Amino acid sequence: MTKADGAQRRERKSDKTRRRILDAAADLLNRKGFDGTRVSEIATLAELRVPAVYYYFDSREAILEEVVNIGDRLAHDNVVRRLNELPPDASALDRICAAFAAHLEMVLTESAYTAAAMRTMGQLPADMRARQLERQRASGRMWRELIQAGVEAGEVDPELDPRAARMFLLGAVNWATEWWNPARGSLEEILATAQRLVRNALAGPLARSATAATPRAALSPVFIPPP
Amino acid sequence: MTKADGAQRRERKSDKTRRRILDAAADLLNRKGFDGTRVSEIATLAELRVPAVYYYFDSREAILEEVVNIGDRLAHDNVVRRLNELPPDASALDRICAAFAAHLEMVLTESAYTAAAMRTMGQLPADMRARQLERQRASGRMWRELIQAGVEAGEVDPELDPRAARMFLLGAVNWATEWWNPARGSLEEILATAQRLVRNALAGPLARSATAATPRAALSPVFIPPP
DNA sequence: GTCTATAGGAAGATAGAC
DNA sequence: GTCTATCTTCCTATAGAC
Repeated sequence: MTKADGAQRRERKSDKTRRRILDAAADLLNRKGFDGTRVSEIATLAELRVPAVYYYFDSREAILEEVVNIGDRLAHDNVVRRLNELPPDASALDRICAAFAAHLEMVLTESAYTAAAMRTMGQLPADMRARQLERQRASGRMWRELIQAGVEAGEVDPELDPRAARMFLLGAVNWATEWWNPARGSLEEILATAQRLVRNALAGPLARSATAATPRAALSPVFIPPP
Repeated sequence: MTKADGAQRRERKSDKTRRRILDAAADLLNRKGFDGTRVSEIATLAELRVPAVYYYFDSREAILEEVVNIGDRLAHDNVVRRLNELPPDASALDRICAAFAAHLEMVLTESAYTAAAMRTMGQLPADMRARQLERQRASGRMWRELIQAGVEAGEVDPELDPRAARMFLLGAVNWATEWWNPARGSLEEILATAQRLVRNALAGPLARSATAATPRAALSPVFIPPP
């Protein structure tokens, strides 16, 4: 076992506690919003008293900012990873659909952190919001370029405003936490619907051939978590 | 001037103050969320002291519930009104697009109340949320029937799950307050993009003829407020 | 109808024992 | 590392004068 392995695999008890606090905060951010998330509730959920929380974090805002930060990064990294998994001959539209599906998946099941980051965006205090926008620069560029590639390839309806279309579709997936219920349909189903909807929305009347609207098997929406 | 006119036109001073309080609360709900909206801030925005607010409302929650209630009703009524304005030969897809555009318009400009109602949905306390769901029943049915009519008319991609598609698209328009900036594009532009996107998304590969994806002039996205 | 003053409680944060 | 006890601030809501 390498030293790096030891440091990463076996989380110290201290790291575990810290993580429980962040998990609790992410959960509460989703249910109560930014201002509704209380340190006392975080402590209760993490099975601690309030002062123990302040041993790990300087302030309430520091906890919440770290949650948002992690959530944004998880979403970005997952989208990048899924894009890299695509076969080299994937079309521009294939890449766009895979990106939205990867983002949606993170929001819905893999990460309460990502859902929290998306849902509290508009509620952050000014300074936190500014830092978040700064961090999100790379993601913003990535999404812009994905859509732009589709336009240049002639696969995206040229009558659509690219920015508005991108934001509408991101909104559609970010909002999904409000209504998605795993009991009413599997993750695979919802991801398939999302991909179909995104493909239709962006291709528009260009999607004349039957194959253009049907993703290939290689673009499976199923998420395979890393070991 | 009819007596009804007199009652509606000339709002009593008392009604005006009450309205200022609700306006302030709607604005704050959008910016701060449910838990972040303070009575003291409502009072300041309404140019009052806190006790004056409690002269008009029994509690903080009573103010916020009325805002949400009004917001939901405004959205519903506006969608119904716009549907009634459509020419009788409008297609099922025309009706769906007009409905989403009417909802988006309310969310973006005509009503801070509607935006507040949509954005705070997930943050309401259990009892308020239950009452809101009860009130939203009629709206839910209306949206379901709109999409269903499209499916039955063969104008909606049959491979889409109707419920998921409806919720994704409502999410897309509800989320628009997070990013839409009037300085970057007019209301007419954003409504046109939304209609195009909704039409594409739902029609999918069925939208093979050029006309199918181009709304007619009769379906102007411009909102004309009542006198 | 609107105000000043204030009760009563809950929240964020810290001191200091263990 | 985690706790009990406590400080300070801010919030909702009310009492009562004008």
